[in-house]
Amino acid sequence: MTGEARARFERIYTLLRERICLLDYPPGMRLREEDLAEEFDTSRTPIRRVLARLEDEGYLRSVHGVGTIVTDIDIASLEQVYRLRVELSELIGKLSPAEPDEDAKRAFATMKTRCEELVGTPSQRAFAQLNMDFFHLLMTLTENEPLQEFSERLYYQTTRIWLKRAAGEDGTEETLASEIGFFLREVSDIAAAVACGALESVGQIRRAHVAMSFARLKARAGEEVEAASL
Amino acid sequence: MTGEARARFERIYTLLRERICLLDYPPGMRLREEDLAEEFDTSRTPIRRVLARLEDEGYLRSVHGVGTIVTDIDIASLEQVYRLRVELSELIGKLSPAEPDEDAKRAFATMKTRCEELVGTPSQRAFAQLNMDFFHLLMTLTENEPLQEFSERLYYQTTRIWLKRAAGEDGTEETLASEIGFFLREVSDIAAAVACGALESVGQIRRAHVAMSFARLKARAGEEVEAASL
DNA sequence: TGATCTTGATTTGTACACAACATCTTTAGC
DNA sequence: GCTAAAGATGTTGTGTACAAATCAAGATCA
Repeated sequence: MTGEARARFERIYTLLRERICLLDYPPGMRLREEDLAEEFDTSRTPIRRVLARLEDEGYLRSVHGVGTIVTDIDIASLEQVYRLRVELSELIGKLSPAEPDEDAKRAFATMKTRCEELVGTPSQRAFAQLNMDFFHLLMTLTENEPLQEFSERLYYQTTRIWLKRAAGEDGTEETLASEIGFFLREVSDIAAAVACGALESVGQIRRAHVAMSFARLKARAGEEVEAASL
Repeated sequence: MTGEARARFERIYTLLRERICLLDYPPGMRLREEDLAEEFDTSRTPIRRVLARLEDEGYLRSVHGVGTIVTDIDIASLEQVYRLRVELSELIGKLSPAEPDEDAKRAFATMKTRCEELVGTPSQRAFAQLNMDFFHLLMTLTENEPLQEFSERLYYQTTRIWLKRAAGEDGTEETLASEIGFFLREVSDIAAAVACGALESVGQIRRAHVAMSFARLKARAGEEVEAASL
């Protein structure tokens, strides 16, 4: 696969992954190859190439005669993913850190501004988008490509579930506002560390926040279980 | 993909990856979809599904109108892969370590025996196979599936190149014997650590040996450059 | 002779028809 | 009325013909 075909593949792949991770395609949803083929004005063949990759990466599950279903993950396997994500987070500052230039520093400052605005007008979708943009900005701080690739996998796998629960149906507004608050602190701390070029600190701050974010998730899950057993 | 189709996919995928990593398919070699289809008694379609995954994982590169080529990797990108591999190696003992039972301990002892036998009758292929088997045995020491998956990716990507250079055309016998010696020490140390249930130590020993193995690789590469510039 | 174009062979990429499989609906039998 | 078998419908998996692209060899012309 090369040239034009590759470009189209990347385009569709990125878009579908984003839809899955922003929960436009919620867990359990059934996708139809033919519908996607029509949407992207092609045949099933290139679509299947994309779906195959999304299946290999664990976002989808194709079942013969039934359909292609968006996966969910239980809290147990999520914990494994999170543990590894915590460890990899710290490596951003240790493996081939890329000294940020003035543009990069400005980008982090902009992130902080966007985040402050979000506190005033909370929105689940805007939060999800900002969170994702911030992740990609963070990834520019390392030049280690395998680390980037694996971090991306872990990020997308955890985030979609985290979004579902952190800003899901139950404690919606309260929880969302609280999580945006935590996120603002993370962005502020990291922007400050970037501003003075302390990349190792960036990794440690990120690690701490990823770990805390999972701890809050587990705590809320525990509350729900308690509530359900009453 | 499910059931019988899945099983065949896994079979072909595993086999082709092994061929690539044991250098039966050396870097630069061109594979033909139709030949593979014939070998596995099927059509191009299921073969393409396998090749697509191998391409996504970086082992192959399909070029329209040319063929499907086994990739090589330069020492620069290999260094990035190795750095990350060093870090992940240590995590075996830290993330969901699986307390080894008696069978597992015996398996490590057997590895040591196989390794000692190999010292007497050195063979590049037997060494490669043993190295691979040992890796898979190590992976049983953690229950963290994402860690297993990523470690596997990094292992296969580095090992095939390492094999090529560590026991390649130039310093063949001498280098091979030397590397087998180092490997015996690693297996002995790790078997001892496993025997007393010190999984954290297993991770640290493994980390050290992976790092040293790459250091030797770089040193040899440096010598070659020197020799070539004379 | 040398450079450029043309043609043919080879190989991956795409489209589509059909097979295999799963699920829901209908109907036959009692 | 209920159960189970048969059929209809819908979806992914496979096979195959053809399109698009690359490369090499040979022809053509300066």
